[in-house]
Amino acid sequence: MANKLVLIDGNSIAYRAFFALPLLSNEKGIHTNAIYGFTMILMRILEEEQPTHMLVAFDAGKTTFRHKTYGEYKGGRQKTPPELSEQFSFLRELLDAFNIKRYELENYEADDIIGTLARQAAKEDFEVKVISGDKDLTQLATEKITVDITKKGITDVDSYTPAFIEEKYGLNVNQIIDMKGLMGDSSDNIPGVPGVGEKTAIKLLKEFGTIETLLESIDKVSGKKLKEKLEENKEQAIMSKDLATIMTEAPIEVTVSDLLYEGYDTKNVIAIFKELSFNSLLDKLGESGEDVTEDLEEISFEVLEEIKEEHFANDNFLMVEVLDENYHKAEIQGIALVNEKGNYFIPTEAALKSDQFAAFASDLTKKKSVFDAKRAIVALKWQGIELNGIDFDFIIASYIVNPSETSTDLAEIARKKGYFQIETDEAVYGKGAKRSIPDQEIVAKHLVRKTFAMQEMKESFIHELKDNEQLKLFEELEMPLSLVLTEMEALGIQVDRNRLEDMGEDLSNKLVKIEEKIYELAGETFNINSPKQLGVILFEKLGLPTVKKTKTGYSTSADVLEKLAEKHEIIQQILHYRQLGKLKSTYIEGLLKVIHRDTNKIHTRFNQALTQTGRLSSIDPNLQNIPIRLEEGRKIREAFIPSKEDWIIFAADYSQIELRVLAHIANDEKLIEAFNENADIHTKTAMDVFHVSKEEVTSNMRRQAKAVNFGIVYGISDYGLSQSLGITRKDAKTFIDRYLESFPGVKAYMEESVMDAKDKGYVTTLLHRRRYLPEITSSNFNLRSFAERTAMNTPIQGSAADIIKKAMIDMAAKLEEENMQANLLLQVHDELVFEAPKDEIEKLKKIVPEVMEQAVDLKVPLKVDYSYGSTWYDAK
DNA sequence: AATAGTCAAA
DNA sequence: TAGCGGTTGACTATTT
Repeated sequence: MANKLVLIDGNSIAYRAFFALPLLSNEKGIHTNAIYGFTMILMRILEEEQPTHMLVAFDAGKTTFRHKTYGEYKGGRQKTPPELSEQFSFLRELLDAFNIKRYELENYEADDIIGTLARQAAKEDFEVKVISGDKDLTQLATEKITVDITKKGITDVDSYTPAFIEEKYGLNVNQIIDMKGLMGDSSDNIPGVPGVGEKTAIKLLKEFGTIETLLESIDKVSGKKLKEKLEENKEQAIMSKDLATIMTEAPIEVTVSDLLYEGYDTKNVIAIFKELSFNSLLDKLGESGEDVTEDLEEISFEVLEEIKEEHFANDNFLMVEVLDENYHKAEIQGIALVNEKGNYFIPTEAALKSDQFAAFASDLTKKKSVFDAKRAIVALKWQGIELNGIDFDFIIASYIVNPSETSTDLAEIARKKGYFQIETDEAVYGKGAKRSIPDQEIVAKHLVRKTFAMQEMKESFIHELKDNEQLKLFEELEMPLSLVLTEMEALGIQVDRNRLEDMGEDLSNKLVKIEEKIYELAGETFNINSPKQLGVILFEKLGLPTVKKTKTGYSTSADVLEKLAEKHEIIQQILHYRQLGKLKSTYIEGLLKVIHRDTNKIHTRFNQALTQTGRLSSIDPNLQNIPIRLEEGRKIREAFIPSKEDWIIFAADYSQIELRVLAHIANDEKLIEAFNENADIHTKTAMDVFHVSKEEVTSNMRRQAKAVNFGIVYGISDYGLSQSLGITRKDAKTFIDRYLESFPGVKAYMEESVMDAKDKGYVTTLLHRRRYLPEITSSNFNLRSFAERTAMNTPIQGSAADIIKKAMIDMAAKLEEENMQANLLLQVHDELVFEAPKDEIEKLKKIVPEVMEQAVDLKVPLKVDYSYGSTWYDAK
């Protein structure tokens, strides 16, 4: 079969695709329309042309040899839109995935590369196809070379052959450059001869052949004006022709034979399609993308029954496999180690009894990269092995680069990075009831694969962190924090089991009484906890008016019931029943269930890679939502006690940290002033919004101002504010507008933040945390509005999260430095909870506020309040 | 096993 | 013109 070379003008096709398609974007907010269009064209060509050789040529740099001839060449061109520029790096990745060669050459344009290669290939008897959106390329057409120029859309092309050109213009191919020289080209800023367009150019060339012969016999040109113009612009015409002429002898370093195209690797293509969210193209590949792991390459490894120093290196990739979601006191399935010495699987028993392994694990100078550092450290800690020297956690790196990546499976993260030699844990171990531990050999293979994948991905993550200016955030904030959190989780918090049980007993008695009362009022017994049954009783049997409906029936939520409280005695009882029921099931029984048998401690886990704002979350149990607002619930905190006698619980919280952060990043004079004066911020807000003096602020004004401030912190809408204040949406909107008029700096910040998100696709916090907001350009009002509020809110909440994280690290260091016994136990978003011996109280009173307030330096002071007592309840 | 409704916290 | 209207985790009931 004859050789066939396809040459694509990369920049030109990308431009065409970009302008032909609406702005699409993937979940990271990277625009993808140009890449998408390019891919469609690419796939069509591969199918229709079946090329044996292929190349995509790109323009390199800003200037070319043509600029020497004519400084204004391509002058006045609109800057490439940033939405397009950002797509080029992905385009290159895409071509690599397709195994298609790409090439660019300093000083030359894509045209010249294509021209040179096209001529070479034609000489070697190739059939050549050129694809571009730029008609200049048509000058290359010969019997061997066909030039496809895209028409309006992206799928339609005109195929320029010598015959087609003859028919279209009545000129031969060689005259294309003469035509261009006469006409000029506004897009390349080639001047040509003023007043000469396509029609005149063709007419002249038909008569005279070339520009040169035309200029020699200008006398014969008919038309006085035209003659004058030609006379005046002789040199310009020659130069224009020169500029338009494609260089077919560019000093390229590739030869036609280098361009061999042997098809693409579906796996790689699927990977990049997934990264770009090209779901329809994935379908086209005939792959749902699910079963791409069928034929994994074997990775050789050694099973180490005996571990020796020769197996350890200075840089290691380590996987401590713990299948139990809750890694406290959980079983370890095995350990994999990958480093320059080799790939190893270490059976758990072998590792646990090995002094050598323990020495390696605890050695700070033996650096380890892991997936889920807290899991590895805590699991080993429960087995008596100290794990130190972890300086890279992929779960955190992935989260920092993009917090919307919340996958806890290494395979999923690897696949997003285009690495496929790995299976998901679910595929290997099964899920739910079907979860089982396969033979050690299978576990070993899987672990080594996962560990090997880490090694393959590390560079790429570091590169990405650097590009995002997030390396510091990763190395100096999140990685050290994970170690602080590990200590907190492993230490746990002491709980007074008897206190909880007594409270539970008390609640049970109360609940029985309320239950009886409810049944009496309802005239029958039913399950009060069933919204469905309760709905029937309230809205059908008792005929109360329905306020709100849910998907499945009547809403019985607290805000609905509160509106009905006047109408029937039963409502109060139900609300009270709910309140106590919540305490009993979630807090009494829930907490009792997770108390560690032997120590009476609770070990929560902090999820460090989940929230979109950078906050932590707490699970199993959630210790960040222990009741406080209502006294009955607050009592639960009496059960949280110090772990030693004569110790106390010490709690410190930031006062108004989010609003202080707002004052700082918005640089709002009035807000800054309020905080510098240490004013009551809600009262101050009320004064400014209602234009009254401090004395004139009523409690209602302050309440409303507080609600607005709350809204700012949590990014609620006018609807949200109207709900919390019980006013109309319109009034709420007016209220917000007045707030923004009162704080012009805040208003400007809000607007800039949204603009910024639209412009860059993401927002950032004080310490460079990112959140991508692709939906900010959505035409869907809801999605867009949410993204806009998020753009305003995330830098505030996220920066506050950054600050307390920094404070935690500083605090841990300070306690160590001061040789104190106090322990950090919990973080509750703006609050740190410690336990400490009584005789450290005075010192804590000094250093805790000091460290927390100095965590970062803002334009306003940070303020920390603290308290302590014999239980968490008493630390108020 | 998954989903819906509810409610606790910052 | 509405649209839908902060997050996270855990519980119970209910459906699949």
